Amino acid sequence: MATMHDVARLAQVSVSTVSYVLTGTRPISQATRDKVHAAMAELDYQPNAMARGLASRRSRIVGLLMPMDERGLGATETAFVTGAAAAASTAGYHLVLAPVGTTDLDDLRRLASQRMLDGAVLMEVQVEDGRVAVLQEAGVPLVLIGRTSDTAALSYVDIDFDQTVREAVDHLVGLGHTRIAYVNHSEAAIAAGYGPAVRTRDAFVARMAAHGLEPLMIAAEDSAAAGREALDAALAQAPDLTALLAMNENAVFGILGELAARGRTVPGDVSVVSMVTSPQVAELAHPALTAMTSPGSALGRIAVEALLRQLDGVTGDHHQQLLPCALEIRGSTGPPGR
Amino acid sequence: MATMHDVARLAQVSVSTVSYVLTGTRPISQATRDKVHAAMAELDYQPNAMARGLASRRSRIVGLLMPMDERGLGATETAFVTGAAAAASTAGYHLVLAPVGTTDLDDLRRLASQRMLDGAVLMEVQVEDGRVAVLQEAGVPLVLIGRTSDTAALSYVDIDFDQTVREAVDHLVGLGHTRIAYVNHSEAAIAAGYGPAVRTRDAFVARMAAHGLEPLMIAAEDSAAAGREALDAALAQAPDLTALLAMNENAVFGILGELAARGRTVPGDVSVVSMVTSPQVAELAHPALTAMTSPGSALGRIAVEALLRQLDGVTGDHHQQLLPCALEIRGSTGPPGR
DNA sequence: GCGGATTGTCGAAGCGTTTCGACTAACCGG
DNA sequence: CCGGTTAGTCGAAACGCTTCGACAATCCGC
Repeated sequence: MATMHDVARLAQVSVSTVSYVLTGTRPISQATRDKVHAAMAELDYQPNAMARGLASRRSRIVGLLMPMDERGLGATETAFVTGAAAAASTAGYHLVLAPVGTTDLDDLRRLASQRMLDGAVLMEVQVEDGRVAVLQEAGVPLVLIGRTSDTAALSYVDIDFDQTVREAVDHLVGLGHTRIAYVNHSEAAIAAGYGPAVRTRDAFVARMAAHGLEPLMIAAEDSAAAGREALDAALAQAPDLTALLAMNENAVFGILGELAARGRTVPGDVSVVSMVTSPQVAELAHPALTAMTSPGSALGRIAVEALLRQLDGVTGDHHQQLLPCALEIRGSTGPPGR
Repeated sequence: MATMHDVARLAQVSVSTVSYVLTGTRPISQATRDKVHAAMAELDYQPNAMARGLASRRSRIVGLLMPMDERGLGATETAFVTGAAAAASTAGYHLVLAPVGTTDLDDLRRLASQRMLDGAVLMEVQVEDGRVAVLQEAGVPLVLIGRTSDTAALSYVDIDFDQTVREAVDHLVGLGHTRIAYVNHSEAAIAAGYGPAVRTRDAFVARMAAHGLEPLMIAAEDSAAAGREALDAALAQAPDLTALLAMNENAVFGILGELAARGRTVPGDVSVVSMVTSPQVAELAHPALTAMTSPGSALGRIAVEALLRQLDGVTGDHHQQLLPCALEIRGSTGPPGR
């Protein structure tokens, strides 16, 4: 491996000059720059990332922090990851995937103090999330995907759940539905303060009230089986139900299966809207699901871009942005039955 | 941030002694070790990852290389990623996600020469994969998830497609099916030499021949719509079809939808086996899919563990391992109809 | 009780960059 | 033509660790 010394020697300049050519920190004459570039090309020179990181105190690595406690990632979360990875890579940064749960705060403290991360993106943020304080204390710039309750001094990108729920409810109400149930994430998720679960609950209650309708919410684990149970529960509480909103990608399929098993057609008897869903997943169902399409990889990309701007930024202010999900009408919604 | 100097001063030993306490490279008396540990605790000392990496020429970072050209990751690939991340994290390594396609070999060369990666795990390996040579030339140890045609000097973990296809075919034949079609990945994937597509094709042809049956393979893009078309094509070529094997997670759902639309029941009229599928996804379908369950996160974990062993290993030899998918019988297969 | 191994510690030399201060030469406005 | 910028370059000092060679002290078999 060639080092900067080798390049400097071959180009007959000093090491610092080579460094300036590379970083552009100081002006260098065109002639010198050409000599240096020629030498670098000849030696097939690549700067050593560790040395650079040590001297400049910038690793050009950002972390993507996500809890791994749960049952793997859904399609939406996977899209965050790929979006973030692509954005980092484009900007010449590296993305390390750090599986650090909301409870392993000591692990996180260790990671943050190693000075390996220039910054971090937090996924699966909870309304009260201890990771935020840990990173701030360690002086690691951060951007959230999601948000905590107090966002005053934070950068975040999140889905606009208010707007998303509003559009979904309005779509159903517009079709003429009045008995609408919402199948949310699990009780555990809600209790833990998982943002999407808490915010959609509140938004649902609010929007139904605005229409003068009674809100019915059912919590369900992330599985098809739980979806079936959720449907049972919903029908028990509201036998005259004609529409369902579901946050829970996996549960939706259980709901559809159970509806079919009970001889209820979709959308003839019951309309279904899937919230925060990727088009691919929506297409898997039969009929294809009317869904609020999540801005998946865009969220990941925007989060990383905001972080990088913050890193080499004069900017004192914070990036705070909400993205709505787009309503895509497919085959699972229609006017209420007969 | 406290440095090793601070620790050494406080503990009244030399810097090198602190280093030896940390790395265990040389014996240190219990008394000294205690002093040093006390000092580290008091100062809240964390070693600087960059400095350590520079001095030791080991970054403790491994790369997970995956092409991003395609339509995001499926559930199976996501499981590789999470398995790998967990394994790396457990071993005190970091995992960087590098979206480097099979065609950006120059990007890869650059990445590999930066000395940031101690080793790499390659995902989505093609039968002829240029990335392997690039990494080998750069002297970066690597482990494949998948394998190339010539595996002589390589470490890899892969799914045992032969065995998986055999079990799936035998399951259907055992139920009494004789007209069986295989819905593979796309023509493009096959042409590009994508391992799973190529190997299952060959295995299917071979196993059908062993049973004295005629193999019928249809290629389909990874989408529900393509699955519908694939079913059309299959029925056109073999109207008396009673069973389908599908490699293509997304296409399976299209196939099920189209079967329902044509009034054919599953498994009454047609049995369906989904290959290399996660249980969660299999449960989404109605009826739940009989599937060959992919060893998802285990593959990622094993790959990383093999890589790390290779890194601090005397071992000259290579880790080569095939994992079969387990047949899990659910509701989508049964004896051929009436 | 002797030679050789082992244990425990230290100082110093890297590792390959960035960055700071200093210096020269050219340039510019008055 | 003089003082003050600016452009262009250099040498050396970090950056925070690992590792090598050296050395003293202790141990062990015989």
